[in-house]
Amino acid sequence: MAKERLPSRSDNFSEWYNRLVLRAELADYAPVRGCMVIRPYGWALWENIQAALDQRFKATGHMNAAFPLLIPSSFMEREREHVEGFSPELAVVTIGGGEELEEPLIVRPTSETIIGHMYAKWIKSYRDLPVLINLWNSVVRWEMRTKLFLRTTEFYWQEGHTAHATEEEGMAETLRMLEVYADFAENEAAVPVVKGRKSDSEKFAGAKQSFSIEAMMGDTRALQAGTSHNLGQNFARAFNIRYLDQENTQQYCWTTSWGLSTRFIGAIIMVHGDDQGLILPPRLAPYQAVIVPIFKNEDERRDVMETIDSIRANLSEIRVKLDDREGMTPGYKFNDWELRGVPVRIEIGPRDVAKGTVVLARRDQPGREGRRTVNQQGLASVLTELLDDIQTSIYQRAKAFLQANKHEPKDFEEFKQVVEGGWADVWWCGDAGCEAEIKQQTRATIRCIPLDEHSGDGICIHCEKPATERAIFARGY
RNA sequence: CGGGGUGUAGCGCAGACAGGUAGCGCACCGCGUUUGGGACGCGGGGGUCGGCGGUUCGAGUCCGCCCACCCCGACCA
Repeated sequence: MAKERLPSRSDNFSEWYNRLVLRAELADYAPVRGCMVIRPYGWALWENIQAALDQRFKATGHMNAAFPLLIPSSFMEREREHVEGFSPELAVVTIGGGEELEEPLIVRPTSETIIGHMYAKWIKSYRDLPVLINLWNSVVRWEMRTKLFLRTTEFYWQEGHTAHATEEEGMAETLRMLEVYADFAENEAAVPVVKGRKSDSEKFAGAKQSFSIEAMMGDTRALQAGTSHNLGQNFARAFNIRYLDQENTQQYCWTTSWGLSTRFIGAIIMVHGDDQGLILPPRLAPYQAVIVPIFKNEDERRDVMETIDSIRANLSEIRVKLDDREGMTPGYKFNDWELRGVPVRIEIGPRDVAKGTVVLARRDQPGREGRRTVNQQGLASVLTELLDDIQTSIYQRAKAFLQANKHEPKDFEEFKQVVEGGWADVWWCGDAGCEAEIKQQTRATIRCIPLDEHSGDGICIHCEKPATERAIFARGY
């Protein structure tokens, strides 16, 4: 078992991340370049993410469906920007059943095209609208450089695809789902985010407008944690998704798509983790509490286990793991579960059996101040409160970190300093050429143009031309 | 695709310069003692040395070619 310490975050953030993912048994490298295996502990986390999102999707009227992995390659060519954006990273199947295929098939990099094909078939009337479908699946993109969870050749996600009668409805859906993502991120994952619109150069290939939630990782780099696209009528025209309106005239639909992937697990790791390992938000943690029994002999073992049985009977509302592994010391288990980010540790030993107590240790507060002894009586409510408190605390901590590292530089010199170790919230002229120059000079890109920024005007941080919108620039993942 | 690095037991590495039939730590198995912050003793099991070819009586080691993976850049959820 892992005994060496992790590299520290300050020493080598990237290496800390890689080692942690492997050691915490979230994932492992697969035999194919850029691919990974998501192990049971990591998948359990994903399942909780899925549940939290799925419930929100259903509450906003969506239903799940399954679409095929393979798509005729000609579909990709129907939308100009889409084909340009995705062609370089497609995996293509050319042989099936030992025969060369008449038309090559692509392994879906995303499903807009096949969705478009099917929606064109299904939608005839304004009465058919809106269509609100979500897919839980995996997609393949032949990325040049991969990293566990953040960018792998194949990744799991959900992709929502909707069709609407009017532009307003399409826009409303786009923003509604952005809001769902933000709500999920902040309230379930305790990850504070900035909601905003993507610049034209950063938007999804084929979208009219893209929106994202952006999160700040522990090294201050930005991560796009979820996206929602207003596709306008681009795909509707490319795939002929039309309906007859009340006046009996043909209209093109307005469509949207939105996605959140297993990348979000990377965000949780990099936002909350510390040098001891993961710190998982209680609402998503596979195990919210782990019980570590302590005993010296068979008599003590029996008493401790009996006490644990009676305690667990009252904890059915909480996801509790009993670590009854033999042959390892409590100290080993303490470290092991800290590495794996379980929010609360419950220690139960002979002293606790005698006094009717347990020791609780919260993961987000290392050492003595996070540890206290409480009565076995009423443990469930104490634990529930504690988990809520941890959820709030780690959110507040991440929020404070984001605020402390988001700056408003006054000029471009200061801007260059800022984006070395933080985010820059600045006036931007809106010109793609200016944006490209900034990227080239600083490696910082526009993460988003925040939605809730104050209006007004100023001068562009780089070219100093008049500017009417503010943008967040940062180095991204 | 450019730059860097690494492939030897499940993991981390030594052995390579000076060729002679593979070793250390952790993990794993057994027994015993331990157990409130990463326990210890004794005994064990496990390796086509990334692949192919060459040199040689003999290659982990020397030569050639290839492959894979990781890290840093350009592309991206």
